[in-house]
Amino acid sequence: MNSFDESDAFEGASLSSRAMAARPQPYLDGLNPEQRLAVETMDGPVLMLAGAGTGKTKALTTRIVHLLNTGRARPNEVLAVTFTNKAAREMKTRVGTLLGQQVEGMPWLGTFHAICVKLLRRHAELIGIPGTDLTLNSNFTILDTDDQLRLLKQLVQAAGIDDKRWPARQLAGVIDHWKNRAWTPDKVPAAEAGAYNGKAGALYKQYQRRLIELNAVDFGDLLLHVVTIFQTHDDILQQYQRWFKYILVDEYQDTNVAQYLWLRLLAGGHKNICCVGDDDQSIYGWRGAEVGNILRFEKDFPGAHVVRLEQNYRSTPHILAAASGVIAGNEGRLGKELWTEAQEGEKVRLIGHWDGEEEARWIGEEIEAMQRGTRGQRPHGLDDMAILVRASHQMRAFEDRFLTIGLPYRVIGGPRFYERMEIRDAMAYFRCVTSPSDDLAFERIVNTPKRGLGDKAQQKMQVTARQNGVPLIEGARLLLEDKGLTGKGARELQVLLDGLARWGRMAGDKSISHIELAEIILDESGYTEMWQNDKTPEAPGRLENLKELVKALENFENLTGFLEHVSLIMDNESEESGEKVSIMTLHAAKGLEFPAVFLPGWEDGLFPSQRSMDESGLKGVEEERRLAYVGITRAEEICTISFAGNRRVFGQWQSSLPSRFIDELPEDHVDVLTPPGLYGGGYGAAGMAGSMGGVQNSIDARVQEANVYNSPGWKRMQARAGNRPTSQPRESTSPVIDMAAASSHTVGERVFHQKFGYGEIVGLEGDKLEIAFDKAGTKKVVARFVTSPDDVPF
DNA sequence: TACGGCTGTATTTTT
DNA sequence: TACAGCCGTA
Repeated sequence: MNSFDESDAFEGASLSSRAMAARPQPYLDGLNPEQRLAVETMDGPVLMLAGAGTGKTKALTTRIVHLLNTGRARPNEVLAVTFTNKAAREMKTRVGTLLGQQVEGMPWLGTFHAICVKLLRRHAELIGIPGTDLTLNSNFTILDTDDQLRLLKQLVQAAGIDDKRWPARQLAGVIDHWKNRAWTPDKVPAAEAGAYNGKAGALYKQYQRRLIELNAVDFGDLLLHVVTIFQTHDDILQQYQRWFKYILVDEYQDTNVAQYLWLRLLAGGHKNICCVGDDDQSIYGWRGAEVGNILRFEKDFPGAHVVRLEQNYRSTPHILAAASGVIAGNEGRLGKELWTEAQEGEKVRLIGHWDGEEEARWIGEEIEAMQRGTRGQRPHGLDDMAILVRASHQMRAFEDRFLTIGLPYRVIGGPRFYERMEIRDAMAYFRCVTSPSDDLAFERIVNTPKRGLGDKAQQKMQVTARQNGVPLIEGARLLLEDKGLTGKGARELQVLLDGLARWGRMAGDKSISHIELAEIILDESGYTEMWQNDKTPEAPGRLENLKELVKALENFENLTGFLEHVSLIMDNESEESGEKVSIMTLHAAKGLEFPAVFLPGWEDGLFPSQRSMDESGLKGVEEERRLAYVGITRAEEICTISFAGNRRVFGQWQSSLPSRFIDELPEDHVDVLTPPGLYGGGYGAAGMAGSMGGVQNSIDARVQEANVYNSPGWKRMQARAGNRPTSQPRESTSPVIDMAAASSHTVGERVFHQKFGYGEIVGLEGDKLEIAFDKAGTKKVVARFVTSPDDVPF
């Protein structure tokens, strides 16, 4: 498997280049000049800066078609990567449509992860543990987050660490982070290895070793391992460099370091790489995405052609102007100005409410009015409307309200089908059958349903397995043989092991379809029965999901194929019927569009989120601002922004100020609405100031600022627009943004310490600081070991 | 082993 | 407030 044989290594060359060369190019006709340029500039590096709604997918798919049609590459020589399966699917379909034929051979169009699995299966044995002969095997399993966490927990406990104080979750986060940066255990900088109780570095190493012993990889490994192979085996890298004649990357602003390295390595030869993205829509910094990748593109690839797609086909001019106004507050942008030929339409609507409930009530009424078309607009169906929130807990107010008024809604996001407990359990059974050495799967199901095999019994199996150097299932069998387990548990375990063995034989029996087999497994194991006997309200739904799971098997040849697919695809394709308003987070809304969009909860602390600002300072605010930009640009015709003066947070009433982003909305494109029930004038009018006391006056002042556009804050903003971010520090915002100016620290300042994490300064003593750390308690540390949260290198 | 009450904590999420 | 994860008890 180590040697590289082109004849069988690459599947699917279904279109010969010669046959394609003379074809006409009608697909170019529908493109605007910029899109056309992006399609026709085929050689060398190209950066396609595609603003929201500018037809980026069209340009990208047409480019692929053009490459094929002009004979530059065969379908299997084009590497096209996306982040989500949805995007990959869409590209595949659209390429097929444009080409007017089914493209059998685009085996290298897929997500980063899917493509890496393919690559890694070919070269798995090159990944090993130094100093041992342990290596990965090409039939490795891909662990889901649950398995990963279970494994880490074992390691943490084995290391004698108190996993209450130091949750395995946190360690998982650290490791994930390192993998995103393409750091193998030996590459983790010493300064970072001390995270998590000082043991993260050592635990990471153990974890990687354990994974290989289990012949398993986690999601991060898929990229990390392939990058490692490319870095250490130049011959292999070169072969792929030659094979992939053209590389295309979607959502480039979302790439992390590992993905970036992966791309650079693969494009290193011919540099025919086309990256598509929008720096203004980079909203995944918190999970490792580096906006810097797209900002640096021209440096990374000297001589790159940069094409800007700026003609927007989605929104009205007012909406675009509002979005531009907000995003102008960010520094270091590549710069784009969206324009449109669309009718002027309505201004962005801004409205403030007394509290979150009123906001939900008002939006509910608005939606009903829009449905009827009584608001002067054309009537809109519920499918045309969406509510986009910053954090999922905000959804509750809307769900409550919509339930009481009987307005149909759907929540997008949330737990995915394949992440549900019953689905994971069922799949763990399948895994045990198809690969009897899958310890983690066995651990998951050994006592599900309850078989009287608790911690104690499981411990014994683990020990037996370790002592004999065999997988857990085998260990369990040995334990029974040696009579190390007795009574009910022993009998039940025997039944389970016999079952697994029997099902394993059936899997090899051609007369039984894998669908029947799946049903047999779920029945005979008692798993279905477990839910049938369960009287909680969720049980029927879970049984329903299990049925759906079995149905999904129809699309696959066998269980193994299905499991491989599922480990990479976590889609939620439940197509509910009927017109419904969509409720989702801003993150989930990226890439979508709706005629009418509601953006509630624009309050400082909620949006921009306090946590984001605390942890990432100015960078955090900028990412939040991009989120605002994404939100506004989802709207085609009507965009309604709102905020509430009071909100229940964790059961307590809190009052807050309108979001700083509201200050940044350009006056000319905003229409400030008066909430019903608050007669006596709009914002800033005496009536309202009178009706709201105390804290409300300050809200009022801010509202007036947003409304009248002549306040000092507003003028300051105008002066700085396009220059510096407008956000002025507020008392409520604790991070000290500029460390240069803060050579001496102050009490109350948020800081970051390499070892102890984030904390707040509670005392000063010469060059020492007393800091109350979020996680590590109060400690005295030397001042030079702490940095401002936004200086933290990750 | 299994359940109920207690405590601590509380973005954003794909693969 | 709400929920998950832990501990103590039956």
